[in-house]
Amino acid sequence: MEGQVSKPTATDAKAASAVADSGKAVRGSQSLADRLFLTLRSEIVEGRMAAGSKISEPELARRFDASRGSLREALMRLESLSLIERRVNVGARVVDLTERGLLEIYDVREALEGMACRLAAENRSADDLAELRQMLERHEQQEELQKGTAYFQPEGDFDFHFRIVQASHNDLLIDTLCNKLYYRVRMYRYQLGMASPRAHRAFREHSHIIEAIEAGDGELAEILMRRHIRASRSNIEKKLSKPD
Amino acid sequence: MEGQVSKPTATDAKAASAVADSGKAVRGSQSLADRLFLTLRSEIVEGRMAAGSKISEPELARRFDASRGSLREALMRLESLSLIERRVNVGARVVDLTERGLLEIYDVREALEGMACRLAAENRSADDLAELRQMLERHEQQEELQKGTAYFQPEGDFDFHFRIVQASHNDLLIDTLCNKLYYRVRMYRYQLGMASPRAHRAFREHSHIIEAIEAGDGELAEILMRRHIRASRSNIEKKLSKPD
DNA sequence: ACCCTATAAAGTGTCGACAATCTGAAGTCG
DNA sequence: CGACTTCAGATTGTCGACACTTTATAGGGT
Repeated sequence: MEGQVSKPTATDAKAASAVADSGKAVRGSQSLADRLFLTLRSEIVEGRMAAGSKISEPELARRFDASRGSLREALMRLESLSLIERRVNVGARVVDLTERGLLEIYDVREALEGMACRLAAENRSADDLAELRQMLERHEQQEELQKGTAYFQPEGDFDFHFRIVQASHNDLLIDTLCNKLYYRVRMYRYQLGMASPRAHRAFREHSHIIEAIEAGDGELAEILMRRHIRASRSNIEKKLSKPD
Repeated sequence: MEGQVSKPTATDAKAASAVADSGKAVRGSQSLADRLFLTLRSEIVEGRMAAGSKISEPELARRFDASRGSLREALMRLESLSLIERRVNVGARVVDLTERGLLEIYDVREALEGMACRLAAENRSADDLAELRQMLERHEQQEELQKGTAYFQPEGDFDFHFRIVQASHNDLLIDTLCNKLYYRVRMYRYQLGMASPRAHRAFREHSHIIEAIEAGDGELAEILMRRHIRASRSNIEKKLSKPD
């Protein structure tokens, strides 16, 4: 689970109360700045805050009915995720989406997820294997249902990569990918609409990777994952060169 | 402007003025929170703030003669570097140094710096090659001078890895390693005193890696870098198992 | 007409104070 | 004697106001 409770907000007023409420009534365990952070993160990732647009602290503070202080705390966390950029005495902007930035992410993912795969294979636990196998079967069913339809919205692909990384049991790796990099990946997917059209092929690749992990073959698992990601990268690259 | 010179606290007056001054006189381009961040980062990395110790916001604020707000901003940046940990309504602590944490870093570095090497070899520019070669020669001289003396304090090793990463020209990779991960690496080195004793051998490995990059052989460059880092990891692992 | 200067508006950085929460010690009850 | 409750102290989270910087606009000189 990913604890993303926020639903699409219709109006700004709703957004405000949604942020305010969820702390006092439901759970008092997170701070207001936390909730602002989560809300803004969704808004940026899903493109409701346009990439490259300027961010006005006073305006946002009013909109969410919070003080500028709390808002600033949220903004700084967004900055540490590289979802916004801040310049002293000038202000914050939502990051731009560039072709180069996207390709850079793929290179980093290739390195990190390749390593995650290796570690997952070397340190695999019974629980991990069970979960991975179970997930794969779920995806297979789903794929049979809607043949060719983009491997049921990139969610399936995300699920796969997410769980592999978890299985690495390397907290630094998990944090770097799942809590940081993946949000930018999502941002690109949402806004450039990169619904991986490699549906069937991606599923087969996923399947082979999990087999390698089950076999405890870290080297093979890493190679397969790196190929998988590089194939995805090439696919994107091709798509970007010719506009539709 | 920044009128906090008025009241120098007797104790820790040096630390306070050090932070306050560097903005007014030298360069007014960074905010107070920025300077607090830089100062605290050094204190933590170099161990003047003990690993695992609790951080009191009011106390630190007094010590640096700043408001709690500015201090909190600095703390949050430290948190995003994983140099401190914060829990809501409880406070912040300097992170603990654990054997596991150190080994996890090595796995991530192996993945990322391996990729950096590959990219450096594939996208190498004349400037990069010149700088790398120049650095190597500088290190060679230095090594001749003080034979066996730990490859002139790990700084040389750091220099090497730093420049390789720069040569990758992948901004995400550069940021992840140079602006984030390396500070924790430094923290471990300072405090666990991991002055790489692989002096001579490390230099030869560095040399071979640069040759591969010069030759444009990305695959080899990556393999050599990964071996280099893994060797360092094994060395640490050995050292940790038997205390001295 | 153009460019430079000066002023006004808006925005960011910083601060001190108040409210909500946690920590720890004293006290009470079983 | 130990465990639970209560209360005080201290710490964190949040807020609104002020000081300084940047940006936009209007004015004057060449």
